[in-house]
Amino acid sequence: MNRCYGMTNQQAVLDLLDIVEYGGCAEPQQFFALMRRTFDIAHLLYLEAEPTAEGLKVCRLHHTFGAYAEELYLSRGLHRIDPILRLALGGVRPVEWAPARRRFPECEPLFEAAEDIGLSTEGVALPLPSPAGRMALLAISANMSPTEWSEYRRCHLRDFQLAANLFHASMLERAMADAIDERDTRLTSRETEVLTWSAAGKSYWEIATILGISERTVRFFMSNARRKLNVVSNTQAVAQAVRHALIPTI
Amino acid sequence: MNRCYGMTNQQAVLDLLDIVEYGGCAEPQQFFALMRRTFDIAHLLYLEAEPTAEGLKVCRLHHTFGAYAEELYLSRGLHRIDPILRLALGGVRPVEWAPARRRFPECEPLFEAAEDIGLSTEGVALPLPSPAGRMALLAISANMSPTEWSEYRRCHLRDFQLAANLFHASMLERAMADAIDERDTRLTSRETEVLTWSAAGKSYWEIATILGISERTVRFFMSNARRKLNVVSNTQAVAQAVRHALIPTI
DNA sequence: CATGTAACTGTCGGTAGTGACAGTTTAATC
DNA sequence: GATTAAACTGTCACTACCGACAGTTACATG
Repeated sequence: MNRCYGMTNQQAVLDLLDIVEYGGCAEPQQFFALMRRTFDIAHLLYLEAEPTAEGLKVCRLHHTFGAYAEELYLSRGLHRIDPILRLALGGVRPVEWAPARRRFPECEPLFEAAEDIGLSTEGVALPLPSPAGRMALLAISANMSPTEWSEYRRCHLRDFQLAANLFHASMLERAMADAIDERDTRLTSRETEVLTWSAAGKSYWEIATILGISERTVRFFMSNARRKLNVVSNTQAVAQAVRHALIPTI
Repeated sequence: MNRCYGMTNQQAVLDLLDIVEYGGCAEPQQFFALMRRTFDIAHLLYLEAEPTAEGLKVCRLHHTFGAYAEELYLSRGLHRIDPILRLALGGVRPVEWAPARRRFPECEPLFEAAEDIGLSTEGVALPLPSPAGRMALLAISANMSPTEWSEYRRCHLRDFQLAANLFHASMLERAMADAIDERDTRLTSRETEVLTWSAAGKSYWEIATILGISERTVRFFMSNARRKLNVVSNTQAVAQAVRHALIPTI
């Protein structure tokens, strides 16, 4: 007896994973199309977000829903309160839609609104943490009964997880390549150094001594870093730098 | 033709994933034993590390190598220079051992030393980024020929990746539970608040206005936070807080 | 040779952060 | 009712930070 409901052909799955791993699917829409062709899923959504003092800032968003659904969702600020987003972006474990919905009965109107714009009730959100402290997720939804979904998910969660990780890696690599073009906002080696030492609690005078330069020069680099990061204090600059992994992580 | 060399029984794999997902394998050695029983792999290593001003600090280390191998590896400071660690802890893509070795011919003595202490030449390191900016990896090695490994890996990378993610989630959840016990070093809600606003570039006066308290009180909370985090400046405190995810990520 | 970028420096005046002094109030727990 | 933890406040003196002033030097690239 095959315990996996409607299990997708294994060879097709391995081929998909090969394609994604070797960068053959760097375009989000191309990746989404391949996923929908290979698996029995309805919609995908990739979201990259960044924490700010004001709340969650959406950095990157790709999905297979219509432009109308996106407009509705974002314009109502639903991304600021959606409990599935909060769970997925704050953890590392896959988040199931249906149990999450039951856990947050106070958000029922939100879930009903989501159904109106075409989101199904069965699905899973895979957290994709980046080294930078930035977070992303890939949400996968299917038009299945709870029983069907449960079996399907059991068979293919591993495929979803690996595909999500590899696609996320492609996205990050592209973002890194894009960042190289932004000459003005890229930190120089000295700017990175002074930020690193400042994050280690050193004062201007100490950093100057460590680097063997004048205190004024340390202030100069720090001030350039502040300007490039568009922040107002060293503290904010360091917070930004740590979050964006602009200062060495290893 | 089955293109997967020595493919492991699918049912056993799904059972393993179920066990790991539902927390039945929170003990590292238990998880490692189950992985070795299910897959045709030789050794596993789980490493959680934290970036510091001085370099990479190993926070958590579990593996199936002997105590002698660990002592040799750590005492020589190999974890500070191992290119596989650097690649895995700095990225999100699985790192293959053999290609990494070819990419870093200057590290050949290191790889030879690793072979001496029982590490095989075929394997993969799966990066496991945490929301905190802390990083972890699960390394899996097998005693196979390059061809065998290539086929085996193709079939089971998805299983390794999902198992690694779920095990990592268990580790993080346990670490979080442990942290709750450390009463003295836990930040209070006000301390967290002032750190958050400071990370957003606000001055004492601004934070006082935002929170509706006196400037002196903001200084009081900030000073308590500095003492608890064992740092000397607000900047260092914020860097620490961002790295340890002590201030809200969402 | 011109252009641009990064690294580097000095001084001044104002604002922000930091440590040490010495407290009060509120709420929960034993 | 005593104890503890957290939230809260005032003042003083010192140090650190930050913006704006106005530069020099070294090196690569067109």
